[in-house]
Amino acid sequence: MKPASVLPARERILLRAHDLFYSHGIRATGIDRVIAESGVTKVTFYRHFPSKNDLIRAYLEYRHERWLAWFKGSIESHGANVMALVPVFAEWFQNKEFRGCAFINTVGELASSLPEVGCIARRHKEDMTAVIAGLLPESLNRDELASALAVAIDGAIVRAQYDSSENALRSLDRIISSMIREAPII
Amino acid sequence: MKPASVLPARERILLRAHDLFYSHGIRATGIDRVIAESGVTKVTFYRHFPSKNDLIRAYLEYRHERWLAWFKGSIESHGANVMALVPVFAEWFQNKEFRGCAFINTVGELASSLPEVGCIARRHKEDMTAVIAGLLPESLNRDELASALAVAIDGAIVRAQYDSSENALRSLDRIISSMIREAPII
DNA sequence: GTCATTGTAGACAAGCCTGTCTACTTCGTA
DNA sequence: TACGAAGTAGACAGGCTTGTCTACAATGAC
Repeated sequence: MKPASVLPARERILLRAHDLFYSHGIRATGIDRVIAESGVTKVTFYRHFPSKNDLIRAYLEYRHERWLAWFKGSIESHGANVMALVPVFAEWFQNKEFRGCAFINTVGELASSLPEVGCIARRHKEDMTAVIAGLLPESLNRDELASALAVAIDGAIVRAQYDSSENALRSLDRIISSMIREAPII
Repeated sequence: MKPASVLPARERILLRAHDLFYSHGIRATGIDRVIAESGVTKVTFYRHFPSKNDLIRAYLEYRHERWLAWFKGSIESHGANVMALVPVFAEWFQNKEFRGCAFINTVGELASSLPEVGCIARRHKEDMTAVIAGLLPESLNRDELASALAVAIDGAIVRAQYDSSENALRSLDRIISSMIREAPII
């Protein structure tokens, strides 16, 4: 019997795990469900991912690459300027699959039982911050400014999760405007 | 047999559930563990909280009151000025029990299976935002400024969860400084 | 042509999860 | 003094969890 789907087993598992983990949470998603919905058997699954923690790590790595690629692309398509950040995040927040930042959610859910997710989240945000720094003029405090913008963005992401995306974006816009208007003075 | 502890059963359960839910996460904490560690039996537990969801709701309500009382007190003790916010959150982040915002964490963990936590989180942040607004001079845009500060604070809270509290506080300080310096001009 | 890799189906173990149940005790108050 | 509220111990049900196991088939590289 051939597999009906086009993709090899590992990718089918990872894609399905991504959607389930991101939309329902990691602990809420049983391995059995990932296995059933990716059209694979237990042996095949456990040959690729010896434990659920291995799948979680692969999920976060995959998510990181996918999200960052989208982020860079969206920034380009909005003008590659620091003020592009607001429409970029508007695009994300309005996506019907939006459920916050996968890394922030995973830290909240698992940090106490799988401490390495803290490091993984930090690296993810470092890469996001580097992209933001690339939008700013070179100056003594460019990196610090990019870090502060990244913190504001984290705030807007979680705000959009439990409040309206409009409120989140309005606040983000105010913060970014304040900071870049003032930046050259310091 | 008398209960050895001083507190009535319901409060013992709630206190223990609070500590376990906040530090390990809600799904990671089984009812059996809450029952065992609060020194109560199953019947007693289920008489007070007919289901785990009832306990979760009570936990969030208790957390809200406790956190807000601490927040107001800490602001008073740091001068009741908008610049007091940085030392107030420094105090929290450096507490060894700190594990982020209980409401943000719960939204990330449960929003898809218990949607009402979104509303609960929003109300919590509304109350926090009202306290912040009380630190600002009355003006046309006071509420909007308070909302933006609340978003920045949310960002700093999650940042302190997976990065150093110093980085989180430095960014928060920069954002607050930018915004209040510019505020009177607008 | 041989052999490792990757795939198939599905039974099974052992433990943890929430929630129910019987049967008995202690206490405060009307 | 009678009664309801709140407490005790612990067995039990049924379902979901992760992970292992047997036994067999197709594929591709050397």
